[in-house]
Amino acid sequence: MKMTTPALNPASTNCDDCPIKHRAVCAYCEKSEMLILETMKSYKTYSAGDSIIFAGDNMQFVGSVVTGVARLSQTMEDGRRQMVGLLLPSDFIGRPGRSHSAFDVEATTDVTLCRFERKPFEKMLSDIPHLRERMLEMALDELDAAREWMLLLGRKTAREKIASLLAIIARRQNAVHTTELGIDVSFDLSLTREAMSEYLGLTLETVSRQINALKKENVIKLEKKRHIIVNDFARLLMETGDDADGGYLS
Amino acid sequence: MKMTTPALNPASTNCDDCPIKHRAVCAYCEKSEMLILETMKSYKTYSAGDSIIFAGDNMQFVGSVVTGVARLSQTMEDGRRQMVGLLLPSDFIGRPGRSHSAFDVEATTDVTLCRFERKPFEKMLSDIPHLRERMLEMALDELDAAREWMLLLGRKTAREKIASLLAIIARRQNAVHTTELGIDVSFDLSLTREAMSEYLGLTLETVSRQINALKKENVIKLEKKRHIIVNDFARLLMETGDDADGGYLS
DNA sequence: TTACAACCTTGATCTATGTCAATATATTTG
DNA sequence: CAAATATATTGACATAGATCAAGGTTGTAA
Repeated sequence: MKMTTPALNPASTNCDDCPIKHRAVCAYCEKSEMLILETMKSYKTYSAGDSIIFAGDNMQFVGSVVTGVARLSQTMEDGRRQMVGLLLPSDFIGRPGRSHSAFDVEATTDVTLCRFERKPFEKMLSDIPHLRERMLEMALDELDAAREWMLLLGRKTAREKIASLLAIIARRQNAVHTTELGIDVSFDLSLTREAMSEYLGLTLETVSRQINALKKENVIKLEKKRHIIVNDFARLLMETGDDADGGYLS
Repeated sequence: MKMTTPALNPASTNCDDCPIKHRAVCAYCEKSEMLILETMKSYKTYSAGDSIIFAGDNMQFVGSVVTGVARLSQTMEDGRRQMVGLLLPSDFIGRPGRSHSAFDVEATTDVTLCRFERKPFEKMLSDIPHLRERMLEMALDELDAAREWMLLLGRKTAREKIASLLAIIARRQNAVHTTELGIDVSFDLSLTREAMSEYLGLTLETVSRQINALKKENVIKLEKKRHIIVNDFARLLMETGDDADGGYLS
C-alpha cells in the first residue's frame, strides 16, 4: 500500500517519526507489514453510505485517527441520535475482541486513519504486552471522559454544555496559548451546529442561539461561522459549570 | 484478616469457590495474602462521611462488589449530582494507575467488597497477563455501557429513561425468568427515588410520577415502594425506546 | 405505640428548551 | 458567475419536565 501525506515511517521502532505521538501506534510500526494508511472520503450526509467509516454491525478494522475529526454515534429507531465519542487525532477507533458494536463511526471532516485488520491486531494484542497495557490505559481514559460527558448530558444547562464543548475542543486541539498579553485561544470548530447538537443532547437551534448569545456577550467572536476566537477564556470556563479552572489557568 | 460471610476460599485457584463468578477475582485468589474482605456500613445520607466508600481524591483501594449496590457519582459545585456508574455484584471499583479520580463511590445498600490495596494490585496487574487481559475486557464493556447510558441521558424521554432503568436492573439481577405461563419478572429496586433521579438525569418527582404512571397503566405493580413486579415485560421493553427486544425475548 | 425521620406522592405553576417556520448566509457545482 | 444545496440564524409558540409546596407512607427507635 502506497504512503500518502502525512508521511509515516513504517519501519520506525519508536514514535519519533510518527506524526501522532501515540504509544500504541509505535507498537504497530514495529510490524510494518500490517500498516495500511488510508484517506477517507469527505463527509457528505448522515444517511449517505460513503460517510460511514465503520458501521456498528461489521467492524473488520481498528485504527487511530491521524488527521481530521470523526465521531462515534448511536441512532434510535425514530432517528434520534446521540454522539458518544468525538474522535480527534490520536484517538483509537474500534473494539478489539468483537466484530459487532452498537455504534457507528462517521467522518465529520476528511479523515486519515492508520488502520488495521481486527484479527491480526488481536494477535498483536496478545503478543505484545506493551500494547495491551497501552490499550488498557486508553480504555480507562476514555471511560473517564465518557463519565464527564454523562455529567454534561444529565445535569448541565444548554449554556454550560456549549461552553464545555468549546473548552474541550480548544484543549484537545492545543489551541490555548498563554502569551505576555494574556490567553490566546482560537480554533476551528470542525463540527456543524447539528453535529454539536448531537454531541450535547440539544437541538441545533438551541446550539445556534447559545453560540450567538456568547458572541453578543463578547465571550467569543465568530469568523465564518466555524472559526472561534475566545475573547475571555476565564469567563468561558466559568460558564462550563465545572469547578475551578480544570488546570487551564494558574 | 479474618473472613466473614459470604465465605471466600482465598486459596482457590479458580472461580468455583468464589461467590462471585468473576474471572478477575480468580487471579486475586491466587495471591491470597492480599485478600481483604470487608463489609461496608449501611448507607445513611449523601453528605454523611460514613457512606462514602472511596472519595475521588484518595483512592487507595480497588476491588469488586460481592453483595449489595454501590454507585459512582460526580457532584457539581452547586450540588447537582449525576450518577455515572451503578455498581452491582461482580463490578469492579477503582482505577488502577491513578490515585485520583473525579468520582466518588458510595454505598446505596449494605455493600460487601472484595478489596485490594492499589499499589500491590498494580504489581499483580503487570505480573499476571491474564489479569491485564481481563481488566481490558472489563474496561471495554464498561465503556460500551457508559455509551448506552449517554444515549439515555441525551435523547430519551422521562418515560423511556425509567423503563430503561427498570429493564437494566431486572436483567443485571437475573430477575427475568421465562416460565410456561409467560415471563416472570420481579425484583427489588435497591435505589431510592432520589438515587434513580441521579442515575437518569431527572428530578425525584418526575421519577415518582413516571413509576406511578407505569403502575396505573398496569405495566408494573409495586410492593412496598421498592419491590417491582413487571406485569407486561414486552410492554416495558417497548417503553425503553430501544429497538427490538435487546435479546430478552425470542 | 407513639413520635420522629426518611422517603414518597400529588398538585399547581413556571421555564428552559423543543418545535415549526421563515429567512439568511456559506459552500459547492455547473 | 449563477444556481443550487447545505448550513445557520431568528422568531413565535408549545410542552416536557423542573420547581415549589403540602400531605401521605413506611420504617425505626424510645
